[in-house]
Amino acid sequence: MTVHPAASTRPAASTKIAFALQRLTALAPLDDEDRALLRGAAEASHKVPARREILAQGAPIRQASILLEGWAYRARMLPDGRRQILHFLLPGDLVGMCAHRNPTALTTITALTDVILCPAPQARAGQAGEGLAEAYATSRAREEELLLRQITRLGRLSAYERIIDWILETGERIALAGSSGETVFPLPVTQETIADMLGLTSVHVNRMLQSMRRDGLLRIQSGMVTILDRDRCVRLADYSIAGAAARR
Amino acid sequence: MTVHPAASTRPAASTKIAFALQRLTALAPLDDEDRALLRGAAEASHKVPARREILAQGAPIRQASILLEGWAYRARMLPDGRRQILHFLLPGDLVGMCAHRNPTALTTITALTDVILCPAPQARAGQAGEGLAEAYATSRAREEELLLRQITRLGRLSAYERIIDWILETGERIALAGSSGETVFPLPVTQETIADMLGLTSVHVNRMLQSMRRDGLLRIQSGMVTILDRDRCVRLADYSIAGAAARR
DNA sequence: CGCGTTCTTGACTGCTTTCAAAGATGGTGG
DNA sequence: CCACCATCTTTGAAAGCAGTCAAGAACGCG
Repeated sequence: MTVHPAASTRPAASTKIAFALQRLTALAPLDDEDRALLRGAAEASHKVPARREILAQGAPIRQASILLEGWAYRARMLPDGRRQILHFLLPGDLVGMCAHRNPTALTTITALTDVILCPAPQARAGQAGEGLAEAYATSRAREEELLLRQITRLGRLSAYERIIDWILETGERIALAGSSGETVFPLPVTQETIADMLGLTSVHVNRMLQSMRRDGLLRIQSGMVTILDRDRCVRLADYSIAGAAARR
Repeated sequence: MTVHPAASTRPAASTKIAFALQRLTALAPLDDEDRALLRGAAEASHKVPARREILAQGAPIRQASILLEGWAYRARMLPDGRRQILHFLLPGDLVGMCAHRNPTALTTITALTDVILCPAPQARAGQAGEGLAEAYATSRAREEELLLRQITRLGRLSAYERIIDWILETGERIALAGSSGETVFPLPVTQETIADMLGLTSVHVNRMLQSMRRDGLLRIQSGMVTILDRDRCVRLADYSIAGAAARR
């Protein structure tokens, strides 16, 4: 199962970076040098099959990577088996980008679908790849924003609100990479995965999704989300976790 | 109300950095130069009274600061009044440390007690203050770890577990700055603040705290925590959110 | 000593989980 | 092309954890 079958039918390695490139370009302007660096790195890309760990908690981080294709998730396990997904990684996201020495992975990252990774080109301000360096920095800030939003979601939203808020957020993130629109997009996750992301049980996720379909808000079937009434969704959930300050 | 009355009775500005210095030293070795930079910065320290905003969401970040004394919290508000505290800031923590351009505060930071801040000395690898630079980087990593742990706490722990886990975490953080032990330490927060941190209501926090006292686990009275049975607390909650991987 | 905030308590509601089992779905091999 | 299997989704009933509302007690501050 490939998430982006359209891409996998194209032969050249260079096409594989399209989504990641668009995503990174959205974070910071990239010049030809930046793009060349990326294309070079993409030559060394490798594949990780679904369900396999990309990075194990506690393992030393050798080389930061860029996710070119597919979905992954970052999660923490409790000893009794409970699992909490911290956030999802989409094409263009960075894996194991870490500023300080002795970098050790704080959490496990696992491939959700088949995934293609490439090494993240070295880039520092003032040197080659300046645009990339800025994109990396912005990417980290976005990731922090995701974490903050996730905390607010889990701490203060109801199950219904959590799901809607998360779906909207995910749609926006996917649209940013250009692989699909934000009204209809792929969501290669089971209801149990959604539950582990949103601090719920799969049974309850199932019931909420049914309500949403009944309420004409959105529909999830065979790995595809269709947002039916975006305005109402935003009103219900975007409940402004992020938007509140921006709007006033 | 001052959190650390012992320190406030001492006259010299230099003594005020004691806790922050110990905290930063725990993160990375600091040489004389690093210490001198800090002492210099501490001369320019300023005070923020309890309840006042230190940094407003959306505001540009001009100058990163170090929290020298007192407690603060980082929070996000929903338009309907719900509030989620993301994490607390203790002496030695950094405020507004941000790597990318056009830095804008993602969240509001508010003084919980009277607080003393000083500008964070500029420091980069390879220049003066190399130790500080590393301490900053480690500090950011610790902050990320706090956020990840908070997500797991909110998503997968029961109210009872959340409180214990958070108390243990906070005790460890305070002990790191050396201002008190991790069995008995100040906790200058109301039960409502705890509720906003842990995604609960103040009523329920109250009931859980009573259970814990009855169960002989810990006691909170007049702003002081006393952990009565650390082992059992760890077993119940540390439930290894962080510790799981470390222990095996 | 008086007042506002914080803490406690009780009764009741309801969201979410739990447990269990019956459908659906999709991929695989015969 | 169909039977079969594993996984995922759906459903129901019952229990429980946490929230809500409201009011009284305690605390701390001026």
